[in-house]
Amino acid sequence: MKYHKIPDEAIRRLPFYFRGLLTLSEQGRKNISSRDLADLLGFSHWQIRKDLSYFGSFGTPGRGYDIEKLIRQIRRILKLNVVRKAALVGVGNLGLAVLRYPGFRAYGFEIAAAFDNDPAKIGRKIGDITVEDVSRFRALKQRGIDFGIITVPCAAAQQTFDALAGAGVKGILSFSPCQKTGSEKVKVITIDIAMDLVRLPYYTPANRKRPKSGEQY
Amino acid sequence: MKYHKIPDEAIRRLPFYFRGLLTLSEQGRKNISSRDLADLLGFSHWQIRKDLSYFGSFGTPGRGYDIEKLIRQIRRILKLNVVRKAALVGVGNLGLAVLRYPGFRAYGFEIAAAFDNDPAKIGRKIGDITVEDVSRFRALKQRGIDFGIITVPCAAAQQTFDALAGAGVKGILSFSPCQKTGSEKVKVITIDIAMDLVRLPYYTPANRKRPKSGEQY
DNA sequence: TAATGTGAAGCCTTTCACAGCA
DNA sequence: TGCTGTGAAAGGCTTCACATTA
Repeated sequence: MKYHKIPDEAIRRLPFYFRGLLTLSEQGRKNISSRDLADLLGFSHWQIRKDLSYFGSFGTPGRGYDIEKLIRQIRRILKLNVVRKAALVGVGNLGLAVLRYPGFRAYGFEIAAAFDNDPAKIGRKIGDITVEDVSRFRALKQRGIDFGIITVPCAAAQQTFDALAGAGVKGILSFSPCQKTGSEKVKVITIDIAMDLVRLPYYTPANRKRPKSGEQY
Repeated sequence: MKYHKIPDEAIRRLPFYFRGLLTLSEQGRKNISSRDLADLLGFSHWQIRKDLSYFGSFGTPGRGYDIEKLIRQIRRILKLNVVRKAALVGVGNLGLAVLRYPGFRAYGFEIAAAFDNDPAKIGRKIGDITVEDVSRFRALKQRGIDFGIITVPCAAAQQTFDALAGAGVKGILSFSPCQKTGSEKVKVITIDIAMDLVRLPYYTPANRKRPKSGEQY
């Protein structure tokens, strides 16, 4: 393995491999070839091998990959070998949905705290965790929380971002498209549901019916 | 403008330009240069010009872009000049969050129907729309609904996908990571919240403490 | 034989530099 | 002069082909 700049795209795919391998492991399967894994997940086999090769040689020629071993390796690569804690800010519909989303734990992630600024919500229990006032942000570091999830309305997004960054989190997953300025030190991944939906029509074929003249398109 | 294959990445950026322009328009601004728009949105000015150039020449040298005109052009390119209707399937936490998410409408999108298979949910009103039984899928076409949004649990994802595709939708936004096999005719965009969160730790700097020799990484 | 790991080719996207227009 | 539109260069990612290894 020579030096390579590792493509972000490869990092984006690793969690998919990881999840597939976890499922196989649960089914009691011991090993798998890159081709079989690729077919299972909808990737190409050389893509999987190339992605893994950026980090080392984990397989056995002629036999494929040992599933448990590969799981451990990917967990290490993604730095998920320690339980990672995140704080969620904004316990609205979206926040609730994220809090109740299963499957963070399987990847070694724990949403360990939830914050809101609405007195009506503070103190409410959701599963294991109790909604806290945003003023308690400062203690995040001491509580071992390194990641933030922003699910507040647009207007509060920048403010929340600044507060989280100020509290020293290392990464933020934001569902708010409104925050603009970031910090160099904090990795931010943004998801905007509306933006994703909005580019669907572009990919749809033109109407099959004869387009009337005058019809926009 | 010569022939170019249009990068998917350009399509992914257009909604961002679009939203920025809408905001500027609301503020009463009439025109803007690619550089100013770029600074505002965090892109590079040549990126914006290049992306637009795939579709035509919309600006005026020396003066920049007429905001209203550019909004109309992008709306046309993204095929948003007609109100696009979508049906949401799965009225759980996430489904509710999406239904209540504001800002689809600004982009010319309308979530026009919601479906669930839970009798307890069917008939419930959320905003303007009433939750329907999934057996009513067949009528989607007649109701002018061309897009689907999947917010069902993993186990039901493939089934829901097949049903939507069978009902003739042209595109699907899926929040379920579990569906595997797609259809050639339907464009699918998938979002997996957990996967996005899970790759954050990778980007965090290594612990500040000196790495002991022998420590991986 | 069966499957990995990887250099190199090919393709796609971004960035650059500048001709040309208002 | 200021800014657009775009060919060309540079860069990054994917795909391929195959040497290599168990």
